[in-house]
Amino acid sequence: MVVLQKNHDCSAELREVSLKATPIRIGVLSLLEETTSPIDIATILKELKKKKIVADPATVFRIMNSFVEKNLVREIHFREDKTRYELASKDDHHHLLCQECGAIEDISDCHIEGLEKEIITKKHFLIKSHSLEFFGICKNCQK
Amino acid sequence: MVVLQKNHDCSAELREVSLKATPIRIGVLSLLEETTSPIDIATILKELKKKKIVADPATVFRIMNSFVEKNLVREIHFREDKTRYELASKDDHHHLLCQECGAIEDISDCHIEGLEKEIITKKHFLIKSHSLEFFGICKNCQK
DNA sequence: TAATATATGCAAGTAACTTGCATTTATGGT
DNA sequence: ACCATAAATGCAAGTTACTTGCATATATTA
Repeated sequence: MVVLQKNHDCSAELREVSLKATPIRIGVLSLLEETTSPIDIATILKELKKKKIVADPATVFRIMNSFVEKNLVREIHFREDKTRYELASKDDHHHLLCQECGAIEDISDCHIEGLEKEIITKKHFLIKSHSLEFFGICKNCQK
Repeated sequence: MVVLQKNHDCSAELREVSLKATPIRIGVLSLLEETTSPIDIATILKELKKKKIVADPATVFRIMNSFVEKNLVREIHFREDKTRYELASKDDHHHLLCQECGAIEDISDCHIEGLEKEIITKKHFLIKSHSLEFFGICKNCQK
């Protein structure tokens, strides 16, 4: 009898980019799939522990670096001293960061294609990626 | 005879925000006025030394924090582990960061007002500030 | 010019991240 | 199913950016 494995997709996804499908990597990748807002390494370690996956911080740092290199995830830098990560497969979208409660909301369809074209033609700069983040006060915290 | 002091403006600017006009602060502020692209603390320290101003890193960190608090400068976070600073008096503008040579070019007139309005009405998020950075290859490095 | 609030330097501390090396493990070939 | 091997992991030590506490020094104000 064949048992459908949880995270089967993750393993396949990992092998596709020639990374070994280890428990920690599968755990990180499926965690990112479950998570809506970009998370940092400390949070990743905590969430893994909840799933009974214990990992060394250094290992997760290395994993995240390899994921970035393989374009599985992208780095997000808010005005913090730590890096956050989210799945690169998510559409081009950006974030609203509440400076009061720390909530992170997504926004999509940022219409900066016009600006990008302008940059390409005027500055002859080849754009590989961009980051657009908004800082302010969320709906809840305005009350 | 009255000798016109260099950096007289900087001193005034500092007192306006009730910060004492010390040599290091004046040095940092006038350095930022001379500099076109956002700079980090290590660079600030080097440049100050050229001007015969020796300062402790901790002091400059504290100075930068107070400048940010007083809205004299703003923080810029590229995909680095360090913070850069630029004068807040500079117009709303953004940066093109070359991933090859590290050159930083400014762009102005980013037309994201439309997007901002959309965020305010749809998400009821009160925008205080935003950051928009482009990463890619500059004109020179494309050759 | 003296009083005082504030700035600075120094040293120690913290947090995020990296690196070297010995051990373990996933995987491809048999 | 097993073995060989390249790659992944854990641990410890190191690095870098940044912070903090405290004693000393200095800019401002009266």
